[in-house]
Amino acid sequence: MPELPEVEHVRRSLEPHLVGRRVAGVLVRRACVIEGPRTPRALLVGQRVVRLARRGKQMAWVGDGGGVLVVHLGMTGQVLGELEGMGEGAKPGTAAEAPARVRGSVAQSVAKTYPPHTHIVWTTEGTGGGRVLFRDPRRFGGVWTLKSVAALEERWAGLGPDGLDAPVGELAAALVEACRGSARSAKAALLDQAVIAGVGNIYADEACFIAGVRPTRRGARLKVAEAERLAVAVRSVLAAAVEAGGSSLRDYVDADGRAGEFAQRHAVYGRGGEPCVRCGKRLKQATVAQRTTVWCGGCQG
DNA sequence: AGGATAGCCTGCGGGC
DNA sequence: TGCCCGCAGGCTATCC
Repeated sequence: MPELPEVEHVRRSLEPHLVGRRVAGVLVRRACVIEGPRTPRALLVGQRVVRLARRGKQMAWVGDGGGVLVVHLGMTGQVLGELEGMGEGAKPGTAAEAPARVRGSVAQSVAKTYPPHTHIVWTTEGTGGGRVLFRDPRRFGGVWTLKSVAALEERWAGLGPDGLDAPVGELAAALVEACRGSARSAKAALLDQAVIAGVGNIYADEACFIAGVRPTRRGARLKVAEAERLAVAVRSVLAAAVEAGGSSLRDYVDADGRAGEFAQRHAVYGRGGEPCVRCGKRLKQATVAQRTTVWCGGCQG
């Protein structure tokens, strides 16, 4: 499932090939995934992409005509670039399923065939006839069309500091502030995008483990030192996952067909009942903040 | 008011 | 073997 590292991975692989390119056309195959105006113009047709930005799990395409597209991948969303200059192995993907059928050369992209659940297809100007696909089987994700960069800033003002890019001190301060007098658990605060943007279920559990904080811990009882350890842990676990090309479920395969390296390094996520990598005790599993949660009763106090 | 919950949606794996 | 059910979970609307 895409979390911040997967989105950043996609953004980085798309950026050098999409920025500077003009959008030639768009095909909307399922309009309900779009919020806001759905006209070609609103979908950046005729505009040159000048920037690919990211805040938390959201990615934004900024056009030179002032238009902005916000792409959110939700649980199962993918942005697949088939652009000039992108090698066979360079296409971004956040596949939770085998990517074999979504791979294809740029030449193949001329054919109007799409992987299942492809909702939007952008074509780009140029001799290569490149295109970018948005697909999302479960449709928890979507695309928002905004009128201006100001509207994007307004939208992103509702998000907390970015878990990867913001200074660790800012993350810690945001956590302390969000937990002050709050009845909710440390994990619930970590999952709140308005507190820290980009932490999902996987990295919330991993960060709690690294910081030695029990996910069930009431936020109000968190010591400042613990909030600081959580902030450092969030940053380090996200940075490591980005470095490894993102992680996902056990069957995660990136666009090169390689299994995500980071998936093998989850210390707690998906390992309920298995021995703790640090102390060997049986990892506990329960529902915390409405999410499956795994932690070590020995290492996380 | 703030925190908990339901619902959205499809693929897949376990169990019968 | 095949089918069915439950689970996976980010986010919003609604409930308490």
